Amino acid sequence: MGFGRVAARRFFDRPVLDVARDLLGRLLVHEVDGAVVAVRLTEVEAYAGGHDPASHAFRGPTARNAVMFGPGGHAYVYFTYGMHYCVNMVCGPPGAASAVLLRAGEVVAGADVALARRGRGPERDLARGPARLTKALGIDRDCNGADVTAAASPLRLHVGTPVADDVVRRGPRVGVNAAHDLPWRMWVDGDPTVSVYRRHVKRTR
DNA sequence: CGGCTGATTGCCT
DNA sequence: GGCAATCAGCCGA
Repeated sequence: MGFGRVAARRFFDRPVLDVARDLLGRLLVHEVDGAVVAVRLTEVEAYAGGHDPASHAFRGPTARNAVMFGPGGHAYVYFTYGMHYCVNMVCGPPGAASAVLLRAGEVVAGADVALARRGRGPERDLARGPARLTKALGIDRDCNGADVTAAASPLRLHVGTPVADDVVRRGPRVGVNAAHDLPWRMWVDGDPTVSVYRRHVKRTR
């Protein structure tokens, strides 16, 4: 309501790199307890399931990554670093276990709610980074497995406005150790809500 | 901006 | 037991 139609199932039933590129400019909407926040996606990363050493699905199905092995168009939410949630869109045919990490976006509705959840500004940073994005949208474990193609789902992907080819930039994935040479991060060139690149850092103790 | 560190918990080897 | 698809705070250039 107010955000146009939701994406079709077949949108996600394609190669993960195609889906990743086409997710830019789309709207992720989360509606809970009457509060609505919408984010226009400006940065994503592709993870190619069983063939990708950086993917959570690389070593086969587990309790955590089970959703990745299911049909496309569902949200895969995981908890990391003891405090953060990140959200992916599962894509490809069932079993492919490929997914697109939603890294950043522009809050286009519900900025007041997003700001209250995040507890700090500025507005351009509300969803600038994968954990900030889930925080702003109020996404947590309850959203794992949500069907984002269902108009009645609290978490949905709306068609929005796709971006032109000449503004799509690509580079290595952020904070990833394995396969750091693959340019599978994609973002909208020049958009201030795109996160800053960080190399993977090995931690001591 | 680049670089480093602490925080904090679930998951997998 | 090791470490993670991160973030915030701080420092230096």
